Amino acid sequence: MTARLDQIKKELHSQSYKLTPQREATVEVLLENEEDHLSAEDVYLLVKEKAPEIGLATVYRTLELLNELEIVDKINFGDGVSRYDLRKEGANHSHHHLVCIQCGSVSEIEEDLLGDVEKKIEADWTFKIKDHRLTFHGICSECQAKHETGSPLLKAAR
Amino acid sequence: MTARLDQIKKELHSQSYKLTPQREATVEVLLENEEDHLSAEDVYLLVKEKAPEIGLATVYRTLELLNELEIVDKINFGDGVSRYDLRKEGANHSHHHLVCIQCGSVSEIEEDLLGDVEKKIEADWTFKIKDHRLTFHGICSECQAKHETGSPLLKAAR
DNA sequence: GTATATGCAAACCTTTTGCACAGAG
DNA sequence: CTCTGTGCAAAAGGTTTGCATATAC
Repeated sequence: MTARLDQIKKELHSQSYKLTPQREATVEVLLENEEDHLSAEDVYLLVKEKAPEIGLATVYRTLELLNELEIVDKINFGDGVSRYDLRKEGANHSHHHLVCIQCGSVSEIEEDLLGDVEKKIEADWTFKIKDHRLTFHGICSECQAKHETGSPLLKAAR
Repeated sequence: MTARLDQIKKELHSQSYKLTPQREATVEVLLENEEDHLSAEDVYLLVKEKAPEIGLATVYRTLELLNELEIVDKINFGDGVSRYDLRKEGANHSHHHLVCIQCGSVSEIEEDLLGDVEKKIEADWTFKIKDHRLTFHGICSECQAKHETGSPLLKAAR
């Protein structure tokens, strides 16, 4: 994890961005919560524990910057908040998600399932693919087991 | 198109929703702009031409209703607005999109490309898929031809 | 006639921005 | 020392909600 942190620091440096404590704390929070899908507010609250003086605006600016550098992906599960998802080391595209419409849990799929599909699209449409977003909505195995029938709730975090 | 309109009216009726002129005008607008990806505001302006007294809140409520009935899909291309996409007659899932990061154009892919992928996921994850969202971001054929280098702009409409 | 739907305006939330000050390089 | 980055508060969207009125059935 420290290796990844150093790598990100270098990336910032190499693009002439300053390495402020706020940026460092934000990246740390993202690394410590890699499995989650934090909103800006979520990140803000977590960063505040390390750097209490930080402002929400700075968090937004930092996340925006990391998104431009393709260190995080800004994703949206349709609940009105943007969420920020750290890219896997060396990955050149966003990974996929399974969103449970009963309990709101989100699982990540690392495996790239779209290789063939992308080839077909680039050929059929003369479209040069740079990235993709793939999300499946359905019932997770836990909820299937529980036979839950509660109203669909989309909390999406975690 | 009238056939589709009637079908939607029946669907509303069968669920005991009232058939108001506002709802009818909203559905008409969606049908007349099937190729586009209208925001609530877009729909509002177009519906106003048919029913000038309509309020924006009613448009939101109607789109929300149509989304629940799975007549439209609420989609989000990451530009901060929700867009509403009419489902194809009989389709049981959202179709796919190609978003150009240069000119902002959005093309639709009718073909279902995810059949095999979904089978694999349902098997590997015991996840019961109800719907999906798939969007590719890249350079459309026109922009490739134009060799455009302008700054990326994401208008997403149309 | 009655319960649902509408219009308007205010409220809400997330995200962005302006500006004076602070601090990394 | 300079220019980028930060914090704060205000502004700016987009979307939702409360309430009195209108209307589909």
